[in-house]
Amino acid sequence: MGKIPVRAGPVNSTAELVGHRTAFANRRRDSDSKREAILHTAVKMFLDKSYSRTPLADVAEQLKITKPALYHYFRNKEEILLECYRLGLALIAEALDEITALDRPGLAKVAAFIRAYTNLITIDFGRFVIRLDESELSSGVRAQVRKFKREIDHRLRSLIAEGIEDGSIGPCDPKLAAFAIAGALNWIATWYEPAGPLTVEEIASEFARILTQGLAGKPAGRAKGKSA
Amino acid sequence: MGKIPVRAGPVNSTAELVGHRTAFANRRRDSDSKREAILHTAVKMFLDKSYSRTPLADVAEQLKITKPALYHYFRNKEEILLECYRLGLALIAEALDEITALDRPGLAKVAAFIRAYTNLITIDFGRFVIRLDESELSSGVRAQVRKFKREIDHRLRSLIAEGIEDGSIGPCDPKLAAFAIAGALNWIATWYEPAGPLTVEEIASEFARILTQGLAGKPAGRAKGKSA
Amino acid sequence: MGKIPVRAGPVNSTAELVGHRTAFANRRRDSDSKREAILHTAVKMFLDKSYSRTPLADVAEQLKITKPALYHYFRNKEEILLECYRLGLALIAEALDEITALDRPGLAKVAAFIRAYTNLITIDFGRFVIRLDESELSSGVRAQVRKFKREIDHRLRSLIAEGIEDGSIGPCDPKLAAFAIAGALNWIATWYEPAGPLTVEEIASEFARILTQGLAGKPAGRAKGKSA
Amino acid sequence: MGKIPVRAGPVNSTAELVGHRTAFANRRRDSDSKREAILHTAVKMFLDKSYSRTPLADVAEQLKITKPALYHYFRNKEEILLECYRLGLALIAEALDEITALDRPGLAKVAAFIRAYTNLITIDFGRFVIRLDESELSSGVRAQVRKFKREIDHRLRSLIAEGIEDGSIGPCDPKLAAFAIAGALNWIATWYEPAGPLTVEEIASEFARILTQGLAGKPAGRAKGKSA
DNA sequence: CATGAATGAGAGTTCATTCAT
DNA sequence: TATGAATGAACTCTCATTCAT
Repeated sequence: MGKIPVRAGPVNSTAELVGHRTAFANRRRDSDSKREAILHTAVKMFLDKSYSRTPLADVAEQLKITKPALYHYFRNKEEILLECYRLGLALIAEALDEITALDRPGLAKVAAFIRAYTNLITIDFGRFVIRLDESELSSGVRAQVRKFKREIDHRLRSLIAEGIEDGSIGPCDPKLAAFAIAGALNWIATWYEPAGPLTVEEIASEFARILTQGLAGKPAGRAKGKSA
Repeated sequence: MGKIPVRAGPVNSTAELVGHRTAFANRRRDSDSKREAILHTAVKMFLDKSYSRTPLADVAEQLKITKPALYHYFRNKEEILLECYRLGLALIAEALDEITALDRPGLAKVAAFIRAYTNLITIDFGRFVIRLDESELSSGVRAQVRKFKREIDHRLRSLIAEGIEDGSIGPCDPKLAAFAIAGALNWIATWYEPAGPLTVEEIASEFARILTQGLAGKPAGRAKGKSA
Repeated sequence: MGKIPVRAGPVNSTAELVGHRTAFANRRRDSDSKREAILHTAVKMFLDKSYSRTPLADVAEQLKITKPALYHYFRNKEEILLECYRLGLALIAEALDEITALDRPGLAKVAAFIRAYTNLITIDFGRFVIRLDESELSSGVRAQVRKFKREIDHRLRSLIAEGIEDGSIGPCDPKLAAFAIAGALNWIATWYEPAGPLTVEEIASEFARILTQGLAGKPAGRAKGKSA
Repeated sequence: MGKIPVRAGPVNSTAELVGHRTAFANRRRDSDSKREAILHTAVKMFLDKSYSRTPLADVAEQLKITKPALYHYFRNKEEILLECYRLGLALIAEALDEITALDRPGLAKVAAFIRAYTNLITIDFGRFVIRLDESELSSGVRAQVRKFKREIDHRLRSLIAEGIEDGSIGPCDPKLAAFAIAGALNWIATWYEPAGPLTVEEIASEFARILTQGLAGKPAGRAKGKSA
């Protein structure tokens, strides 16, 4: 218990995470696909009923396998959790990689990030990463998860810092700005409903606008207000 | 289980919630304070280890009472949860009430809300409301909690709509804007650490700025930049 | 626990039981009536939900008193049970006393008993005596209850033996005959519904006929007897 | 809770019950016999200490398994109860089937039923069916049990009605007659002791005689009595 | 007398996990 | 490789009973 040596040792960065995924692909296809099927089912159920309230028996039943069979693919319930987490994180990391590589001003990168990130919340694994509350984890895993999250966060901060440097973003605390953006985006995972009236695209656009330009009315209006 | 008739019938609005609190005060002090002590202890533990992972035995132990004694004050574990939730919600509702009453343009009200709300996350009950994930709840309570949350959300939307009308806020979808703001703020509950370098005030100020004015560096608008 | 010294020492016969009742009447009216109110409420609930499944809290609530108040009138939950039992038994004993005193042939007495007994099952206490299964009792009380029941049984047997002696009842094993009659009657408590189509009188008459004359159609015998 | 879908859907008639039993036999022997062992142990304990007062821990202990192991075979404590009930009921239904098929006058069939039924009370499951008081059941199961009982009852009534039609039974209310017989028989479960002086055969014979011919002395005797 | 509060001793049930086959 | 069975450890909740006030 407690310490869960996550497949081949601790993962220390999102880069490793992605690397992990390719190594993963070399496994026997059969076993591999079953593993993934388990994760897909599990993550859906975790999102619906929370990790703690989802018994492995239910996961097994839904997959039409037996409970101990799960233990062939995963050491623990927590390993399933962590693997879901990791898959979701890889998605986010990938998106960030692409954006970082763009040759555009910081603000545009941030806007691109907002769009990409918003898209991720439609995907179960992405949502899961965002919704998982640390308090649900045993202290062993908690540290790992926190590290993962911090990693993502720092990369967003870098984007913002870049923008401040190139002047596309006004002077601000990159840390707090990153938190604000991440928060607004993460919260989407809480209220978004696929069947709802808003498309992911619409949400992404509006959020990019609000977060980069703010709520405040047009300069004119503001100017007037100020002079008044 | 499922329906938990929460002290004196179901509460249908945040207004009622606040009213409830005063009725509360008329109770015998002794019993009252013990009830509150339970809630204070419980909410702390729920924040730390999550509701599901906090056995009532631990709560009782911390309070130095026996487990069944808890059942004198609450019907269920879930009623404890809901009561914590309600207390937290009352705080938020109160803040909103005050702000709504202000005689200021919508944007200023929103900024005030951001400040007030940010302050709430230092308080356990406030944090708890924000952090509680619906998936942890049984479907019976889930509906109630969702209603509470929606209530708060709609009031923030009204503030924004007000701002749009009076021109202090530029044209935008009040629903999405409210989500963006709520998200950014709620997320604070996730990363804020009392012992950390940032004071609540600092966070509040910077968030108010970012969310109302956006990230974009508008050198002109903000001064000469634009005309240049 | 276990041994329940039933008010003023063990009761050894139905005679004592009845005697007990009058002594009882000398008590302070107030206390007395409350005691009885408790028993009336309790017996109803025991009939409805069984003794084991009826918490004293429910009894208290229905009476609008507090739980510990019950302990002013009764030592135990089991004492309440036993007192209900005793009251019911007194009714039966009384009926038997009256019948025994009649100056009629045994068969007629048995028929009278059947009528009287049938009437008792409309009364909660009577029903309770009949329905109470020994297995619900702790071994301490079980012995007492068994003794009570045996007492009643033996008196019915005496009635039958009388009948055999005076020729009104054909030769049979009085013990088994008593069991058959008692069984048929007791079972009424199981299926009788006050709101049902059959009146207690109808049931009593038909039972008296069936049990004394049997089912067999004896056209000849009966016809002759009647015409004679 | 409440509704307990008992193995392969709800059973609606005693006929189905018997069918159920054969399907039952096709199961893997091992699991099957263990299931039965549990029921055998449980029913004995329920008879001895009543259902409510028999903790599953005691049942498990007697079987030398652990408490949760019981949950492999049964969903609930109540499912164990119901299964015991069902097994007992199947016995009764079987007996009734055989008797119904006989080519004899109604009175003879009733006598045969009395004999068969009396024999059933030596068997734990049979006794249990008879002794179980509805008040011990949760309302969910209560309805099912009541239906089962009614079924049996109606079949006995049919036998009596048959007898009335063919003249072997005198005119009477079949419903009440059935209740009288059932009651007398059921009561046996209450007082019968295997170690006692009476054999089941003796009881059966005497009951058949009393219930079909009544207590009343020979016609001659009666004639005399009346003329006197 | 009566009550609010507290408690000890379970009871039923759940569930992650292991093991023989 | 996969499964049925079993288990230990909890956990929530109940309830008869007592005690200070």
